Amino acid sequence: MFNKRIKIKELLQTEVIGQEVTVMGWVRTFRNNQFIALNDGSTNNNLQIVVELGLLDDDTLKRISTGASLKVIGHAVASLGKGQKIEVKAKLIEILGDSDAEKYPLQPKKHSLEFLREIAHLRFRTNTFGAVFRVRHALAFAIHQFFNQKGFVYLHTPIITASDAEGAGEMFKVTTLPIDGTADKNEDGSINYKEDFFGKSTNLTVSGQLEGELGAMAFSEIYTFGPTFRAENSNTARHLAEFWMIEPEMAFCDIEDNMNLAEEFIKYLIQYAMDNNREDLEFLAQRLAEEEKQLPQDKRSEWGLIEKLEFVLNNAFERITYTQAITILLESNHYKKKKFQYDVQWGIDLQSEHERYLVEKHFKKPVIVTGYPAAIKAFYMRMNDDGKTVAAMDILAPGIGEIVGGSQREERLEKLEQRMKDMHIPTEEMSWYLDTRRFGTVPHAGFGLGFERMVQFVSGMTNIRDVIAFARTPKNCEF
RNA sequence: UCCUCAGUAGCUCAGUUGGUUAGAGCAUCUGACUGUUAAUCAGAGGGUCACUGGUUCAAGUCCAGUCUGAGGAGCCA
Repeated sequence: MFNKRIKIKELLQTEVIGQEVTVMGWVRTFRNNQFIALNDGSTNNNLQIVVELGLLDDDTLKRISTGASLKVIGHAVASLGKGQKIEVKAKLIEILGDSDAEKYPLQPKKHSLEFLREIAHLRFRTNTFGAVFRVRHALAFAIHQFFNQKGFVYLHTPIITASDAEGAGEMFKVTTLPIDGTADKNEDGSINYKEDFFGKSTNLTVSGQLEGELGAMAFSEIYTFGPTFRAENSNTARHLAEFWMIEPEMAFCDIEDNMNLAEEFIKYLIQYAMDNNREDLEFLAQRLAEEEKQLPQDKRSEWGLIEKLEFVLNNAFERITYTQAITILLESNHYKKKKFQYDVQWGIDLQSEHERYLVEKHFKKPVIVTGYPAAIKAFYMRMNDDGKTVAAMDILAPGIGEIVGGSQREERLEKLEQRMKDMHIPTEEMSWYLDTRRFGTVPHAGFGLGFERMVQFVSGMTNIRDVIAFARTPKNCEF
């Protein structure tokens, strides 16, 4: 009867002293042939199991090694030791699964994140990854709760798409055709996709936005939350080939409403984690502080993780236009001393160094930048009255960079068609998209939030590969 | 994809100007110890020096290429 067990989190929280309990979990350490630190993943805190002399024979004692799984029946008692309030005095210990200590890669010692990445199938059993993935779960749950409370419809947009017009990046091809060069070809030498599974060229989605807009034109407000794929050869601590994205899309909504929602959303997620994952966040804060001790003074952050999150919760995001951002950069001492690697002038796409200066040096808080030049933004963004800028907005977060990208969409058919023509996007194939503007078009807006970047921001993990269970990055697809 | 740095025991690292049998801490194993907190103490085992080729009497050490990882850049979320 496995369902009679009590989870360690519950046992440590509730007053069950004196009661007989059944617990199950994995051995973290076994000290003095007497004290087992048992963890079942419900909390970072271990339960201390006390094994009295003579309870087990020598053979069984030897099998209680790091990583082994146990079933323990015993009485919950107040602990005589200092590290914990409650412990379990074992009456029966059953070894559910042995773990050869010589071969088990997780040792009771500190491991580097790089090493743990290589054994990602076991790293959930560490304190750090236990905390990270409980926080990730909480954020995912909070996302649905936030939108559900607001009456948004959760729309599942397709993973496989034939649309190649998003322009959001390189795509992974989806095909059942042979890849050894024997696939049927057209007269011009190109591959004949009429013979392919879908009868046309298909890819993994790079964004659910265009389909999301279709939903918003009926439900008023929808959101998507699903995997997204980019075949970019990006080798950085903040890019993945497979990542999860949240994309709300709202009808009857302008850029101002869009910004308000995004800010409220981010704060809601942070607050949810603060309320529900306090212990995990405190552990992660401590871990981060220890890691930063190794860094030179100027690379350390001014605040701890908890203080950073509290500050974001308690302060309005700074809102500036692109034009104002350029002015701030041009007037900065940093610019005058020629410390920027890339030159600053109106019309450029802001470089990482520029974004970091604005967020980390100038404002020292999340910044929303709006009104980017039309030339550097996507075709669907709404043209402003000046004819030069579009109603785009990016939210830049300290330490992460761009965490949200969004815009008010161009709802005026003629302007949208003109823009597509200018940017050489075929309007015939996108007819389904343009139908939303033909039949009852309304002002609407939306944004995309990279889920892993949000988890990074809340957990303080510096490498995005450490906030997704099994990272897919260039030259890496294990597990 | 570009720039920089790195790859030595299970893990984290040291290894001098190229020169005898490649070291340490932790982990593991053996023993001791019954109120320990990543326990402690004593002892033991453990190496394709990333791979391929080259220079040399001699390569962990020098050179070239390849692979992998990290940091930064670009692209973006």
